Amino acid sequence: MALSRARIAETALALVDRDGLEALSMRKLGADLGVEGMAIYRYFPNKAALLAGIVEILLAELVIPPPSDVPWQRVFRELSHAYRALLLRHPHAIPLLATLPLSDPATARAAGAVMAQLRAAGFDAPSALKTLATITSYVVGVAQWEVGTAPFRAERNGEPFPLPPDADPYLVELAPQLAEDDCEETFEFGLDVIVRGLETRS
Amino acid sequence: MALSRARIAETALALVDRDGLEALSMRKLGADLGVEGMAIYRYFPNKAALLAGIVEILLAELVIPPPSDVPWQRVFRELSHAYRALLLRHPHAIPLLATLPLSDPATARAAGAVMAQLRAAGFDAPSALKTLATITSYVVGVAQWEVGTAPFRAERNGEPFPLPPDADPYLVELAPQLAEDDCEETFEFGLDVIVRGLETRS
DNA sequence: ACCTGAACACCGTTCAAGT
DNA sequence: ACCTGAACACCGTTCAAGT
Repeated sequence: MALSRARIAETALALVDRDGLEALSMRKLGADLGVEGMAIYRYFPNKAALLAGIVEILLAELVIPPPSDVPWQRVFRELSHAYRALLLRHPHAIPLLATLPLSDPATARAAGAVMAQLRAAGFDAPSALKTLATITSYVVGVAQWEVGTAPFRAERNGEPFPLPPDADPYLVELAPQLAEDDCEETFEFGLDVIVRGLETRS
Repeated sequence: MALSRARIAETALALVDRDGLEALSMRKLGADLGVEGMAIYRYFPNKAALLAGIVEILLAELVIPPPSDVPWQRVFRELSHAYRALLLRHPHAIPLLATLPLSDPATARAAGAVMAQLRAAGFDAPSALKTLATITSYVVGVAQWEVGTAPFRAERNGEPFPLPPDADPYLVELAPQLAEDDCEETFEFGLDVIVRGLETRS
């Protein structure tokens, strides 16, 4: 298999999905490609460019339908769930998606498609952009917290959540709830809050 | 000045604030302390423990007043602004605050204090926890995006925002708005949405 | 044109040795 | 008790050399 930008970036994403973002080094990626790590510099000027290549692949996974006459609330919810699902499919790559500048072509493409949806739903341009920023921040924030704290929620098998000994009574009261895997419910709660808040916009 | 856990963690935070999170290495921190890097291992078992020490200092900066009879909307807004201000005072440390498990004592303390506020305002326990998760995710998500994309927004002096050539017309239309530093306004927009959404909770 | 090997300036971490 | 020096197994990146 010949080396190419696409194959390198795809192999890099597979490595990140498998071993985590910190495990991605030019040398290890070279090994996965059957080549010395330094060969990658023929295709990417540095590691930052390689990470941008990974982001491009990830955002391409996000299929955003063209505007239709479906109620905007439903479109808004579906797009939020689609983005959340993308993040949870690639938990180790979430930090790469937490700071996406609109100057990046792949980001601008996805943002433009969502803007088209919101504007078709009656949002004016400034509100649509701020709505996009709000929901994106929320979805990324939840996913990052959820994935980062997963080791503390995992595998308790009925044992209580390990709160510190001097924890607030309000938290102790919720220890059983904390032990369960109710991230999806928590996400839905916040999504409902945001949709209702947008419905009552002036 | 003798070495101590507190002095090491404070010096580490100062280094991160000055040079960024990636610049924090045991060797450079040692240099700032006037000592060889390896000496730090007498006080922290590894780098992860050192980062936890930094988090502890940061969360201690967050003063959360006891419950009062102020309307919960105002308390909610003030706590959100206080947390946002903390993040913007330490922009390079934001990734450390993006994944805070409640098993961490400093986190549990801050979370407990906020829970007390929300419960005094009439939220039941499960709702208070999910509300805390929602607002935290939003505040961290916005701050992280804002800081991470700051280089692309900075110092344009009237030049248009550098959108990619094939950008969506809906984005091109907003280029002037993108060039301005309206992050505060965007944050406020999302905060209003969330507060309104919480007001209409069932 | 494409890849390799050696080199440089870094990492986190361990551990025997110094004081 | 507290810090140092050397060592190990890693990093990203450059560049002359090979094919």
